[in-house]
Amino acid sequence: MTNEKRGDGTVGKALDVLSEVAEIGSPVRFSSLLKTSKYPKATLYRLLQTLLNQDMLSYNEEEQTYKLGLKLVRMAHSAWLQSSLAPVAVPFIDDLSAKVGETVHLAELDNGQVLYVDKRNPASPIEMYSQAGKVGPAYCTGVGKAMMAFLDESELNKVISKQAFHKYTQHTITSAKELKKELASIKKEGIAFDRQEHEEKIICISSPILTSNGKVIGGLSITSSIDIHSLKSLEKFKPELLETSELIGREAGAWSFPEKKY
Amino acid sequence: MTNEKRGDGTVGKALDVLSEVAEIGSPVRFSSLLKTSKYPKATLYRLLQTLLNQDMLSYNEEEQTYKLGLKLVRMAHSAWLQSSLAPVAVPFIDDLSAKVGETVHLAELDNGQVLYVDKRNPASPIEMYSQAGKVGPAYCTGVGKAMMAFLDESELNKVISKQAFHKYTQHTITSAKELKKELASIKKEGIAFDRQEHEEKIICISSPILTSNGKVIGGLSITSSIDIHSLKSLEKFKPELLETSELIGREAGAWSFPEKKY
DNA sequence: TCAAGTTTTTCCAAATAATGAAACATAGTT
DNA sequence: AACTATGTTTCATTATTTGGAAAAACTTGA
Repeated sequence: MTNEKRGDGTVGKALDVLSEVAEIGSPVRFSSLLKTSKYPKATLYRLLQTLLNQDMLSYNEEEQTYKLGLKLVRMAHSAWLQSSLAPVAVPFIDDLSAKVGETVHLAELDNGQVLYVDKRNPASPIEMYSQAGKVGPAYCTGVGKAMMAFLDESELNKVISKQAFHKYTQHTITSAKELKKELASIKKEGIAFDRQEHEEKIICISSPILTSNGKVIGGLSITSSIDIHSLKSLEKFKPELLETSELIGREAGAWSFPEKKY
Repeated sequence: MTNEKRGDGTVGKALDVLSEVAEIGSPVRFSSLLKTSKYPKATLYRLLQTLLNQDMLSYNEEEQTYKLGLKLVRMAHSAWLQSSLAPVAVPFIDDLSAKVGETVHLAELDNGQVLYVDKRNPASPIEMYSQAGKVGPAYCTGVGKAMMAFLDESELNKVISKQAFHKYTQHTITSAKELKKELASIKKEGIAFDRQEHEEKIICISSPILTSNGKVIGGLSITSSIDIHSLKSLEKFKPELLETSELIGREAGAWSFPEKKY
């Protein structure tokens, strides 16, 4: 599971260790890391010290545990601001979520996965496990399918090859063949549905965000629960959803950073 | 301005370059980076390639520009989840913002600065430049002053020495002496106010989040605008603010990760 | 308190990777 | 075609990283 990118020298190794800490998900001790790490004791030790020194990790003296550092949170904020999609989309998804009164997600396709880059909750949020920075599967989420449907052949194949096709619910699509059929129909309709494919009771309507020349740069969705909405009633939001995607796409495509200081 | 941490070998240099890209804030070309970088051409080039290869940076072929990569956004999400404060606080700040109908911020003190780790907007948000991951000054924000007021002497001095005392508005405190006086009164009252010290028209009431043994682990604030609230009317939220801080502090202090797999 | 067990930290000669000046490549201009 | 500004590669030299082993530092239990 751990990053196996060839080479990249010491930097690669350090980031590798960082990923290991991230994957474990909770504070870890040195000895625990050592067990799963491919690096020998002294090497691992030094890499951890370096990362600590750089604030990429933080260390709890009492428990002798390492966890990811706040530097990452700072940097991610910068990364988010540098994105050509997320910052531009803010006012549009504010509007959309206010207008429809449901949760709105903005996502990008990253390494075959859906990466949520923003989320807007209306007054009465439904409980859901998602947040900016969270990744999710592409083959069984609305935004994932919406984005895939508008990729060109070769990109699509790359992305499909990365799908796990794990059966999250009884509605989950579990084969590339089924998925391709679904994608074809999504492309025709212009929107995708999530029919409780990822989480029980959670449904959504979603559309891709395209630049003027048709390149997929993101996905937008309106999410709800079957306790509140049916697919039919969600579909009523289609015009607003498409209009917002259109506006974001146009803005993000046109947008270039103020005063390029090349 | 650039990170000058001694040593840390290649890893330090690579993270240094990453920070440079972050600080510039918009996509940068190689030649532009080279001008400000302390590394020679070939070295800088290789560091960039490594970071690119590791998805810490992304590259725009057309414009030949580098920017921060989505890997950072993913990692920050993991970092956030590993924090002992932010994830624990979620339900409490949900409640608080719903109850008071104003914007709520959750922050930590990081390297003498305020780092916002969560934010909750009520139905009618006021326009404000803040977000999770954003950093702000400590000496002129409510959360900053609330946290500083409860530090012990030696920690406080370290933090104060890092303050810039830039005069953002006519109400900004601009000396350590003034600040210390303010902090003493904050400690007595248990809450801090932001009297438009950082942004014109923006005011807030804030309290520290303490563990059971009195250690500062964060700050919580209710923010509004003078168009809606006076300091007096914000102060009415004091009981709710203090109660929420108390609850978060207790929970975060007690909390340890489920099933430690040391 | 002491000794055995466990975990973390340091050492150092050998192995490896990083360095950077300069040469090369590519695209854009006059 | 020559010139210019950027970006990329080379290669002998130099500096860093490596990892086994040993030393500290903690923990535990009698």
